[in-house]
Amino acid sequence: MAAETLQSLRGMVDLLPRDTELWQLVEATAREHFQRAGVDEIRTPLLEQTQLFCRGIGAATDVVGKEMYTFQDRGDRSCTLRPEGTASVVRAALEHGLLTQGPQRLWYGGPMFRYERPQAGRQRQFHQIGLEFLGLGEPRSDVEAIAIAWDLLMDLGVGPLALELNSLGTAEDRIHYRQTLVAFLQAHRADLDVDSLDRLERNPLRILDSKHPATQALLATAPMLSEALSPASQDRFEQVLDGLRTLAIPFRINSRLVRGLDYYCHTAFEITSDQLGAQATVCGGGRYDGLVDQLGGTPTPAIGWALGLERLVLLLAQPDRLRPAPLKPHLYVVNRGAGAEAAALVLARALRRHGLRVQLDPGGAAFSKQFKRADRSGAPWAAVLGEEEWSNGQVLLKPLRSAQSDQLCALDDVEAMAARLQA
RNA sequence: GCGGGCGUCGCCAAGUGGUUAAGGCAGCGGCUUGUGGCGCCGCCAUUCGGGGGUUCAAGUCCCCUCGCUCGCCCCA
Repeated sequence: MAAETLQSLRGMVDLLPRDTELWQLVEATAREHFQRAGVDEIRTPLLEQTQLFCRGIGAATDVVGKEMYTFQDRGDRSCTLRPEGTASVVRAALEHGLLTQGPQRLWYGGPMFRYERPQAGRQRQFHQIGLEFLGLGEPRSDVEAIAIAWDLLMDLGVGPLALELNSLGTAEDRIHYRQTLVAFLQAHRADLDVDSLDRLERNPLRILDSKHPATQALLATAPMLSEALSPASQDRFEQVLDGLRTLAIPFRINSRLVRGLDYYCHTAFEITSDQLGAQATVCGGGRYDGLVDQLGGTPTPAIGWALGLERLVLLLAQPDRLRPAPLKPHLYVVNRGAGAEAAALVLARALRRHGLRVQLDPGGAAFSKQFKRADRSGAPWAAVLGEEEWSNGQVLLKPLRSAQSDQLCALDDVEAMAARLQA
């Protein structure tokens, strides 16, 4: 009687061998771009004190308010599976005094957890690769951060993509703007949708990127954030835009763009694709000069972004795109007979040590069966090691996809065999 | 969390209340136990995501549940 089969948890997805190829491509490309740009990797725990995210992301945000996987551990500590990477990176940098050693250019990658309703491009466990520049406050570091993301995405060939950006100004700018905006919206309460009414109390700036038509119409007449920015903030934003123009990175200003997390200031940006349906954001980020301070460090400017890997892979997997060819073995080892099978095991290991991809037939089966498998493996060569070869201390190399003739090699001359197979 | 759609073999997929659940791909075995690719033959869902119910009869109708999906929401 077979036991009942189990399923993975809702929103938790298995990546099978046919998927991991694309993931590895994305990861390798990202790693390469970070290395070129002098950005070092940091790895932090998946589990953190709940406090970190409440303080870092903002208690009023949806992420903290209703999307966290939080539980008490056996020591009765409140723990949370990280819903994003920035807070952890900043925590780690502070904990280990990294910021006393000058600016840090860091990247991270890995799973994040948010308890949301799953949808295409949105899962409960999802993966991000992110970049954080800590201690870099110049507008040109905004430009550089954005350029790294843009170039990485272009290199992957997931276009066409759109870069949108906005400036949220300084905390002071936003306090002033928030007052005028709330005053305006209060006067038009009747025209607001329910969600926006709710946000009016908790997080009024987020109303700006509401998709509700009536709310959008109302916002067209609302005071603009860009007009509320101080001259210094406006100038700073201009410098960022100039930098992007210098690098010929196309962008669009979106004055409604307000990032979801509390810690953003000045530059906020998003890179979106029109191929992804509702979850269109592939990369999002911005400046967060207040966060280090908020997490107990000395005030330190910072900017960062995160890429959603599932969404990226979704774009790469579009049917019209080329998939990377699956990696095939160089050699398939056909083997039969007790002595030969033992020798085949030794041979496979020796050739692997020379860097060859070698697939060893499980053995025992008829030669015809083994050749069938050799053919299907896609290997260009088969090595035949049966009783006869074994007793002569030889192995037969047989080309499977070319007209070359078979060649007998000495079993102990791995060097020569490897050279022949790599030719 | 709210609303709509969907759920038949590892993958694609027929089937719209009535005897035994098509077919294709993949897989496995054989023709061919020292030689593959092609071909031919055979095997591969007592069961239609799961559980109840209606009916003489249900993959087909109803309810619940799980999952996926689209939109809202959120965001990477």
